[in-house]
Amino acid sequence: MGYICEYCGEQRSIVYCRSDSACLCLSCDRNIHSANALSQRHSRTLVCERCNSQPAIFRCVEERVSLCQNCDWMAHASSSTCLTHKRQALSCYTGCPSAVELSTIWSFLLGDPSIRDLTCEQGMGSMSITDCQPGDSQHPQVKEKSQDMSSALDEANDLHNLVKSAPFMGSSMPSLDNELHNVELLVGSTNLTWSKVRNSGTKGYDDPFSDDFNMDEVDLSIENYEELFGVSIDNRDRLFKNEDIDDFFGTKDMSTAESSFQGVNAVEGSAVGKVNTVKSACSNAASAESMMSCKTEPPTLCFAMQQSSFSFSNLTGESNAGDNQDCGASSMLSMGEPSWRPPCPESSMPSTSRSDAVLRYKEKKKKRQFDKRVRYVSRKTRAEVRKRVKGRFVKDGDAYDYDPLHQTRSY
DNA sequence: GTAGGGATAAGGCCCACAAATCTTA
DNA sequence: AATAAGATTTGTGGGCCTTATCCCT
Repeated sequence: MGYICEYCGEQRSIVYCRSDSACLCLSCDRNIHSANALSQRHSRTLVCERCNSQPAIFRCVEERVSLCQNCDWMAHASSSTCLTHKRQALSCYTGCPSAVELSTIWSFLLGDPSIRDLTCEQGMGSMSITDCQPGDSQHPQVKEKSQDMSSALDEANDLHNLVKSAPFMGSSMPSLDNELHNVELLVGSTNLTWSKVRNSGTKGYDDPFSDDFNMDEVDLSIENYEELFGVSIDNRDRLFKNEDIDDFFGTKDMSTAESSFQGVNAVEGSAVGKVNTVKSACSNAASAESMMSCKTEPPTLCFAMQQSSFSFSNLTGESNAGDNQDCGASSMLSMGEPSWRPPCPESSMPSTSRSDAVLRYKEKKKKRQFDKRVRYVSRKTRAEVRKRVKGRFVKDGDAYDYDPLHQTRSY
């Protein structure tokens, strides 16, 4: 991948469109995404300045570069000096923002001449920072997006119910709370987090997901964390140390744990200086799910991961499970909207509720399609009509005498 | 409470070949 | 530097196999 816009092939690529999986210059971005209402919904962010092929998630203030998850990890986890670099979570946008609006969400681009040249005269300067401005949720684009996400969020809600029902939740909850004191979350120019929003008691807030999530009832403030879970500070000081992960996975093989937890970068990336202990979190929905379905008390950790994702990350998401940059759990975790419901007064749900939640969760898990993106339709078309024997392609010239009624296992 | 075995689910592999990409002249 | 030719790699879907998990006895 190069630095060049994949559309015009001339200008330097600036933004990454998740829906199109393309790096575009600002001019092409504007042209393409002002074409129609659907394209306007495409969520875009800056392109990683290291690999130039993935959507940037953070901006390193010290180095003045925008980095994707992988590059951020590689750049900052390797040395202790880099570890302290202040990183700023990058917002996504949709619509066709003007130069001023872009510079509003990405203030560091003010000096970029390519931004200054950007104008949007089609009357569609309807930028929406969908992930970090819940107050803007009345924006039609946000509402539309909320519908697209409802399924995934609903699933996340089920997950939450499962987690919530875990009887051990109250006692062994490893917390991020302490670490949160060290967190400096910079969300572009909109220094806003859900916890703050919740905590501020924004009554008039028209939450797009309220139907499913009863957000009005949710108080997700970090400050109320203890109150939420009835966990003492002492207990919560147990941040994820290696032993915790080992205990969790019943293994000392950190590679296993790490592979299952890839992606915490999204969390730690914004949590300055707390990277030492935890390398990663659920990298994708599947990981999260596997953890959830695990019988060895995974919800404890998962819950913490979710909490951290929601609280720290403002990644938006066009959910793209197949996209390794899209922090995976993204489809359910990093939508920007927390899925919590207020904790039950009792420490655990009734068993029926839990089993119901399990059932719903499994059903949705079955239905869910992991965004397998077909890159070449022509190949797909050909593969679909190609002759097969026991699922395998056969040579065009070969006799096609396969009789499915008399198939025998040849393995 | 534990072990064993059947049922079920999930993930990965395999195949051929056109298209895409890379290398060399 | 541009072009052509050849070589190599990639991607596609359905069925089967292996492994893991679930559930019952």
